[in-house]
Amino acid sequence: MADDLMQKIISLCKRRGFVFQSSEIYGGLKSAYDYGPLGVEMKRNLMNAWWRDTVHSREDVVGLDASIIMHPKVWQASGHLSGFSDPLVDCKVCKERFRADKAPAVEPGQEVTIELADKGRAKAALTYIEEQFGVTLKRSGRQLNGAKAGDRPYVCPNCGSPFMSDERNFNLMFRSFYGPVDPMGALASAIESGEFNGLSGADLRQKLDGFTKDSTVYLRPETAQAMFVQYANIQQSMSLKIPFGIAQAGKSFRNEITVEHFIFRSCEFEQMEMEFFCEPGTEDEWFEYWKETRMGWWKKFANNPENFRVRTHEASELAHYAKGCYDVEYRFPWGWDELEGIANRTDYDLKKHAEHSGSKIEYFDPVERKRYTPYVIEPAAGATRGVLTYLCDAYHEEQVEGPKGTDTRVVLKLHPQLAPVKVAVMPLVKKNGMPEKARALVDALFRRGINASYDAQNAIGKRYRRHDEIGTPWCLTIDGETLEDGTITIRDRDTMEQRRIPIDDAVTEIETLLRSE
RNA sequence: GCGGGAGUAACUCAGUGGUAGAGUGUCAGCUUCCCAAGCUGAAGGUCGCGGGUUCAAAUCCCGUCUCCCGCUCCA
Repeated sequence: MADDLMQKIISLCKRRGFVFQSSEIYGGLKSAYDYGPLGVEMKRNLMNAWWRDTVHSREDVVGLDASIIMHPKVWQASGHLSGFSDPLVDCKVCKERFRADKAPAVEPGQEVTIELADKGRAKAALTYIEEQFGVTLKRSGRQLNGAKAGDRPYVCPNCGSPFMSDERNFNLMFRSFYGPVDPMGALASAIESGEFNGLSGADLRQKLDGFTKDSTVYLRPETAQAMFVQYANIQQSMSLKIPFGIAQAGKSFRNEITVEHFIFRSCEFEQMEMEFFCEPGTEDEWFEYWKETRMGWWKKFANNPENFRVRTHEASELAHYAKGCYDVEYRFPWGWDELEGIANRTDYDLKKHAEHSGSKIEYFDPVERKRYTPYVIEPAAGATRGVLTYLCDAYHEEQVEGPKGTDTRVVLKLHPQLAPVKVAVMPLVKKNGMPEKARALVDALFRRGINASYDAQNAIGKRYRRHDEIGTPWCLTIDGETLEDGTITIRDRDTMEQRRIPIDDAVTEIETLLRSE
């Protein structure tokens, strides 16, 4: 059933215009998705709600919309260039891929034992090693003895084998070249003129880097850094007093080793981040405050708040910049997984940028007459993950009795603030001036900024079901009585109940409902 | 990256070497006064992509891309 749920959501997303695979007619691009007409509405609704609640409804947070491409030194200072670039190695015996710096250490030449999962694999490995490396080992059960460690000071963490591929650097940041001159031109000339003759290994690598390093730029792997880099400009231009926050929402890019779960982990994704600057010594209370605030925010739109929880990070899982971290997790169909991280980043980032840029990044408290580097609490949420979360939370099936027997009704119980279409207006039948009245009502709703939809296709029952499936909270129907007494019906998505209201009150009624939810 | 599964109409899927199908959906018209309605008609398919075998390939073989599940990895 749980596996089923993702299939159903993915299918509904495509069928109804929420999410399509990117470049589908060309075979699709891995991990890239497009938000269709309903998906873009839902994602914007979510991000607008975040902006409204994080920036517009408080005095102590301001916004920023920074460039996605920043000075490359930003990523050097933040630690992303080194920290996001790990030497990975593949074991040729058991196919394990691992980080060289985390593998078990051995002395060169030391005798090692290789242990496979079972006897069959051990036999196959024995033959493979003999054929590929010309080394004959002794097998005993699922163990192979007699292998010696090579030049590298580690073995495979899975099977203990010293037979592995070269170390390969995996840079998790997207790299590009700034400027219209393609560095490949100069590189090609250099190769033709023999500049690379005789070079190999690290020397070759360094020489190659020399041709691209002046124009190399990166797509940001997180939106956070711009808020540290622009901290001083923002604090001064807005005369902000600590504590205060800077918020930003937008795209980030990471070459994830593994992408998975539809839009959950993709290389291009959207974040909603806020950096809250506070006085050292007060960070713990703000850490708790933002944990509570953010958790409450997620639950506000949820049908099943019990599927949201906070998990405290163990010291061993903390990122290099963090002193503490809470994850807001949601129970996805595949299990609990991260939706937002609330981190205590200390003064790490500001100090690093001060150090690398040479500019002073501090705060002067005019009352206390003291100067310090602020501490930072960072609630960093996944906007695209939020979309998936609320799709999962809202998806609901129920059995209903109809004229042709039992039928399954699919309802997206989206919070009205998140629903792509707020209200559908429909003539019960296409005659007696009903379509005209319905269209006039849609116009009246449009004029108040409410995303309404006119629908006269098929029978009334199908229209209701269609709007249930895309999460439209209310349907307004013009019928015979409307022509006599000026009332229409308003139908509730979740209960399917209907009541009559005057058509002249319809717009105000919807506005009231949208505000009260 | 490894292992497993899958890719045929917008969706769900049938089709094991011989003329590409069903249900749902979509569109048009008629009908219909409230919950998958009825009737009539219509549109829609490079069978993921590329190559091979064959008189003949959705079907067999090879490669490749994409998605899903598990592991691994990752903030």
